[in-house]
Amino acid sequence: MASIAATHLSTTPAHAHHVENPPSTVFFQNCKSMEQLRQLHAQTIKTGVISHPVVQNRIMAFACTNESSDMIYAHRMFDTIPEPSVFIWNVMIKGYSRINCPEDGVLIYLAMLRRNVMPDHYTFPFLLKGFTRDIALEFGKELHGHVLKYGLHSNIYVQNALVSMYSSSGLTDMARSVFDKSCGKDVVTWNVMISGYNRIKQFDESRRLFNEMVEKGVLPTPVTIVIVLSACSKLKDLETGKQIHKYVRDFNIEPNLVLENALIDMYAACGEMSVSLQIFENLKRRDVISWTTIVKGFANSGQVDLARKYFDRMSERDYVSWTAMIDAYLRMNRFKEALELFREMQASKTKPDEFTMVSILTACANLGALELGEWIRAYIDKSRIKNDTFVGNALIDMYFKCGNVEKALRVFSTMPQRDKFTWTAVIVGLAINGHGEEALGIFSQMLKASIAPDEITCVGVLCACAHTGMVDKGRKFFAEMISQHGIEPNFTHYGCMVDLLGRAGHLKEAYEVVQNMPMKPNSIVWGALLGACRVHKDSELAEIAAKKMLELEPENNAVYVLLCNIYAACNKWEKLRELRQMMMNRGVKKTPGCSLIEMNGVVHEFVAGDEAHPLSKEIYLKLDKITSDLKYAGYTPDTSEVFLDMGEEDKEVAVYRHSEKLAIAFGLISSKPGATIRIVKNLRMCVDCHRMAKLVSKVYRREVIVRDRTRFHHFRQGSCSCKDYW
DNA sequence: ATAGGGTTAG
Repeated sequence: MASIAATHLSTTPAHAHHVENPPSTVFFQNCKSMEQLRQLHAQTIKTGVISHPVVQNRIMAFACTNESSDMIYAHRMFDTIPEPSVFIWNVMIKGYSRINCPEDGVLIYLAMLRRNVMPDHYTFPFLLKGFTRDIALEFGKELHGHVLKYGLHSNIYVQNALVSMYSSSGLTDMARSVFDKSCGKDVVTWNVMISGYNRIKQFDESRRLFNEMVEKGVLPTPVTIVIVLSACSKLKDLETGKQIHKYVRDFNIEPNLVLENALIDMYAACGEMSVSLQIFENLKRRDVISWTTIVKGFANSGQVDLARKYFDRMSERDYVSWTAMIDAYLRMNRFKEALELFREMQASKTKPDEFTMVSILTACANLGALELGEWIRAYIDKSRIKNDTFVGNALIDMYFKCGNVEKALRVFSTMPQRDKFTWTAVIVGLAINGHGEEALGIFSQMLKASIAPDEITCVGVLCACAHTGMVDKGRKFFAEMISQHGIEPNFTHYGCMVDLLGRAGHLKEAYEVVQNMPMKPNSIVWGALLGACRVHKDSELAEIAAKKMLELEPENNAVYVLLCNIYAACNKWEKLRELRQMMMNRGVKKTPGCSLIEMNGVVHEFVAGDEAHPLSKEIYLKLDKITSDLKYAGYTPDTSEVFLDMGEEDKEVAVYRHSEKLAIAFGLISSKPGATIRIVKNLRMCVDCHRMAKLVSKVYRREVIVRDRTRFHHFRQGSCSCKDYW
C-alpha cells in the first residue's frame, strides 16, 4: 500500500504547489498507520508538496487524530509550520485531549491566542473535552469568557461543550446556568445536563429534568435512556424504570448493548432479579459489563453463592468484575473468601485498582490481617495505584482494627486530603483502642477544621468517653449533640450513653436513661444495660434487661449466655439451673467462640476445643507449657464465668480450651521471639483468658493484642489497655 | 481535513 502511494506521489512534479493547482491528496485516504504516514510525509518533503497547506493539514490531522496518533511526531512537524492555520491549531488541541492531556491542549490554545489566531467553533469542543475538576476550576471560567468574547456561545456544539465541561467536572450549578441561558437546546444539551446531576448524585433532579425534557417534546435517544435508567437504579425507582422500559419499546428506540445493560442494572438494583436475569438471558451478545451487573445484582440481594455461580461462568473478567465478587463476600462478612478470591485475581494477572484495594483492606481490617494489609499498602505505592482519600481512610481503619495505633495515625498525618470519614475513622479507631483522651483531641481538631460531624462521629466520641470512663464529658457531649451539632441521638447513641453510665457503675442512672428515652428502647440499648450488669454483677437488673431483649430478639443466644455468666458470677446457682433448663428446652446453643490469627499472610482460625489445626498437637503441648510457666507468675484459672454444670476441674479444662488461648499458643510457636501477637475474637474475651494474656505479655515479653466483639485489649508488660474495664 | 452525550464499583 505504501509503495503504491509513494509511486503515485513521485509522479507529482516538485513545482506543482502553485495556488491555482492544489495537489491531490486522495492518497492519504489509504493511509492506515503512523508508519505509512511517515513514508508519505518523507515523500512530500522530497517532492516539495509539503509546503502546500492542504498537504500539511492532511498530515497534521492524521498524526493528531488517527487511532495510532503520535503527538510527539505531530508537535515536531507543528514546529516547522511558520503560520499554522486555525485548523492546525484545532487538531493539535484535539490530539492532546485525545491522549488525556487537556492541560497541554490549554497550553496550545494560549499559544494560539498569543500568535493572534482567533478560535473558531471547532476549537472549544476539542479544548474543553476531558477537563478534570481541577482544570475546570483553574481555566473553566476564563475559557467560558473567551467563548462569549469571540461570539461563539450560540453555536450548539460550543454551548454543549461548555455544559459538558462544567457538569462532568462536578460544577453542576455552572452547567445549569449555561443550560438555562441557552436558547437552542438539542437532545445532547439535555443529556449532558442530566448526567451532570447523576454525577453529583442528585438523581431525583435527573429524573425531574428528564420528565421536563419529554414534556417539551425533545425526543430521547438511547443515550438519554441510559442516563435516566442509571438514575432510576440509584433511586431504586422501579416505577419510573418500568415506564422508561415501556418507552423504549413503544418508541422503537434501538436497544443497544449499553442500554440493555442499563436495564439489567436497573431491575437488579430495584430487587427484580428475575426480570433482570430474563433480559440477560435473552441478550444475543453479552459483554463483561452485562455479566458483572448480574454478579453485582445477586451480591446486593445477599445471594453471594448465586453471584459466584455467574462469576465462575464468565469467559472474560476485568478488575471491576473481580472487585464486585470480592465485595459480594465482604457484604456477607465472608472475609476469608474475599481474600482467597483476591489471590485468584492476582494469579489471573488482572491488575487491581484502588477500589479493589479498599475492599481488600476492609477484609484485612475485619480479619486483623496486618501483614497482608501492610503488603497491600506497599503494593499501592509500588504499582502506583491511585492513593486517594478512600484508600487512606481504608488504611487508617485497617491499622486501627489491627490494633496498630501508631501507623494509623501516621497515615492520617500524611494524608493530603481528609474528609468526614477520615476524621471519623480516627476518632472511632482511637476510641476502640482505648485512647479516649486522644480521640476527643482529634474531635476538637475536626471541629476547628470546619468538618461537620455526623452520627457515626458522635458514636465515636461517646464510645471514647465510655471506654475510658469519662462520664462527665460524655454526659456533656450527649447534651450538646442536638444544640451544637444538630444531630438527633439515635438508638446507638443511647446505647453508648447507657454503656458509659452503666460501666462506670451508675446503673440506676443508666436504667433511667433507658426508661426516659423518646423512642421505645431496642435491643442495642437493653444490650448495653445487660453488659453493664455483667461488669457490676447486678443480676436483678440483668434479668429485666435480658427479658426485654428476648422479647425483641427471641433468637439472640448471646443474651442467654450473658445472663448465665452473670448468674454464675453472682453464685445464683438455682437461677442458673432454671435458665439452663429453659435453654435446653428451647434448643438455644452457645455461639462457638472463634479466634483468628494471621501468620505469614495466612489467616488461621480456631474454635474452642479445636483439634483440626495441622499443628494441633504442638499447640496443646505449648499450652501446657504456658500454663505451668504462668503458674510461677501467679496464674490461677478463673472459672467464675463458666456456667456449665460441671466440677471445678472440668471448668478449668473448659476455659483452658478457649479459642483465644489456642491462638495465643499457636502465635507463640509460629512467630519470632518478641513479635507482636494479634488475635481477632468473635465474642467477648472471658475473664480467664484476659488474665492469662496479661501474664503472657509479661512472662514471654510479647505484646498481645486481642480485638473482641467491641473493643481492643493491648496487653503489654502484664497489664491491659482496657484497665480491666470491659 | 475537524464537533458533543452513555453502562459496572468503595
